Amino acid sequence: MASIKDVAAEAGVSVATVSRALNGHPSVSPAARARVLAAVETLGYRPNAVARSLRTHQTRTLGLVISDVLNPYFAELARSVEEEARALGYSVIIGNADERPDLQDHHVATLLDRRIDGLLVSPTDGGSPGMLDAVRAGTPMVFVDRWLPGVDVPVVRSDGRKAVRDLVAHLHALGHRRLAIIAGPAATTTGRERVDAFREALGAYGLPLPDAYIGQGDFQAGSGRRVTEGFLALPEPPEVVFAADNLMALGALDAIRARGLRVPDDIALAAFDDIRWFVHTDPPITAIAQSTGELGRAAVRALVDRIGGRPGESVTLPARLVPRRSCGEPDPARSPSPVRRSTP
Amino acid sequence: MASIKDVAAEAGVSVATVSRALNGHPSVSPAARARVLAAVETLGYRPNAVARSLRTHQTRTLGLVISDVLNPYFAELARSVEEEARALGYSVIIGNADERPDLQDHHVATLLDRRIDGLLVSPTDGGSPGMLDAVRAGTPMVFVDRWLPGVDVPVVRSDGRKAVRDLVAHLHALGHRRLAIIAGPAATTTGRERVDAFREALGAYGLPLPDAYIGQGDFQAGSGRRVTEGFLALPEPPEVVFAADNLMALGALDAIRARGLRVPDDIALAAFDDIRWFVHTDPPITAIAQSTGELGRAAVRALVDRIGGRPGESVTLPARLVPRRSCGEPDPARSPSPVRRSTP
DNA sequence: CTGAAAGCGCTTACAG
DNA sequence: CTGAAAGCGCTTACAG
Repeated sequence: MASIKDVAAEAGVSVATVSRALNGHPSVSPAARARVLAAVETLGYRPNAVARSLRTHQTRTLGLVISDVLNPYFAELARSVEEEARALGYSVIIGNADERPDLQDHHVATLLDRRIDGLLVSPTDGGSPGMLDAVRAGTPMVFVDRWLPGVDVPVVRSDGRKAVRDLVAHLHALGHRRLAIIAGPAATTTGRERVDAFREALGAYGLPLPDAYIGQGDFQAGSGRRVTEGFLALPEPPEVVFAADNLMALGALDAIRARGLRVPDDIALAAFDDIRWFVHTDPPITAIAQSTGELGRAAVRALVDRIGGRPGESVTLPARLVPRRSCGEPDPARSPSPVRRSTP
Repeated sequence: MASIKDVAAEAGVSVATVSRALNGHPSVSPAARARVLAAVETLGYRPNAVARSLRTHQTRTLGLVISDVLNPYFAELARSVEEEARALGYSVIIGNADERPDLQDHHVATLLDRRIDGLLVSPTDGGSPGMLDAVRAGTPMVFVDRWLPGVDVPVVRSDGRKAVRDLVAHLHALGHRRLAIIAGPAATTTGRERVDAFREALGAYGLPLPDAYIGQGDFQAGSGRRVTEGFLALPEPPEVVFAADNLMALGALDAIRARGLRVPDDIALAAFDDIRWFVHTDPPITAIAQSTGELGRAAVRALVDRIGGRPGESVTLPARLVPRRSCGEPDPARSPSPVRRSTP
């Protein structure tokens, strides 16, 4: 592979001039520039980004540590992050933490070793040691979706509080009174907040959220299944199950189906995070949608600001309720009949 | 950030000894090794991978260029690739080509500039110029899922021929005779092969595949919708639509629903690629499943072989039919009634 | 077993 | 406008 030396020889100039010509430095004569460009062309020269990075102390690479690319929510987040990063001249390396602090640390360490310019993370837990070290070391960082309270890093996330209130209002209007939630890990902010918001919203209607109606999940389908089985085995099962993410909703659907029950007739289901398949599930699933793409883009912008020495803006975007048929409401597209209530 | 020099000073040895100690070189005295390790510990030293890469000419990084991470099939592929790569000591940088040759070239170029050790690609089209250059330049490469005929690169992929025959047998047994396909781009091998396999399987039953029943899609949902609308507007619409990937099946479902029709009563639907949501769609969708995880792992192994100077094994894995209710078969889990035929 | 030195491929003051 | 030279942080023959 041709190096800058080869180009210099071919063009009859020094490597310094080649470097300047290629980097748009003003003080290069048109003649020299032309010769360099011609040499680059004939040799098919591509600058070695590794060497450049070593010299300039920047890699133009961002790290993104998320918990699960198989989760459509994170896949969409990753995609928008990559798009915005590319638009700003950065590449991104994605690390899949799989909700495991040790894996999260592995990725953070690897990314830091590779000297990425900045780190976007959706922390898996209360903050793995390596991640906290990275913050302390002054690595430009921003939290996206999930964050660590008390850590001085900009956070870009959704606030689902209002949407959860809307959801509970919707459920209450449909006559539901016994509402349960499949929560995410308590160590994650999204795990805690969604339960808190749900409890608070229920409180406004004088409804309790008993411990038996709070199932501990891990944002994966398997836990949604197990928790839902537990709910269904209760002497007084809930009328509604609210899954704190889309994968746990999938697991809940599995469990409900395995029991031979039907949604929403036997039990209603709602989910945090909307995905396109929810339109076509049986029945279509009521969900709380985030502006995922905008979240990813805002996070990249904040991170690039930090890298450039600017403050980096924290952003909170509202989520919104998308009511469908899984809680008992009729599908307006199919049957213009009045709202069916599961309680008379 | 501490460098190897700092460690050497702290340990009272030369940088050469630090390097040897850290890289497990045999000829380092236990005493020196201990002092180095202690210094590393107190300084929190982490070797600079950029500098190491420049020196050793290897980055221990693999590039993966796929067309769409939002497609659950590719998300799963990406995940298994990352897992196997990590197990072998590599990181992976993913490039999303979005089915655009220009973006594919952008990613290939960026990856090459970063001097990745090898490239895994699922080519978007007949081979963008940059990709062909990379092959010519001798970059270790393997094709996964899609490949370029006539290019001497190992390919790791599924063979869906048998599964497509099984699908057609299934459809034929259910009484369907007018079968249509939403094809992927003709420039991709998977785009072509699935149509060929389908046509061939139909031929075995003496069934034609008229041009009107071949819709040109691009593996994205929107095209599945448009093609299906076209099918439904035909004087004699097909009885079955077979989508060559899961996203086009989603689009087909949208179009069918928008028309107020029902699956499978009004029209049957099947898809290439199985995803977990297909179990819960209305109705559950008959699909052809690939061994995606095994594909990703085999691809990484082949690539690492190439990087190591070994040949790199091409692998072809069989796909399999997963019959569900979307083509008219009753759901055995729900109703043990006899097969309902759409044609008497 | 150890260290001094060269060199990987760039960029960038510095001097002219 | 241009080139010689230093240096980024490592690894690795080479000599001892």
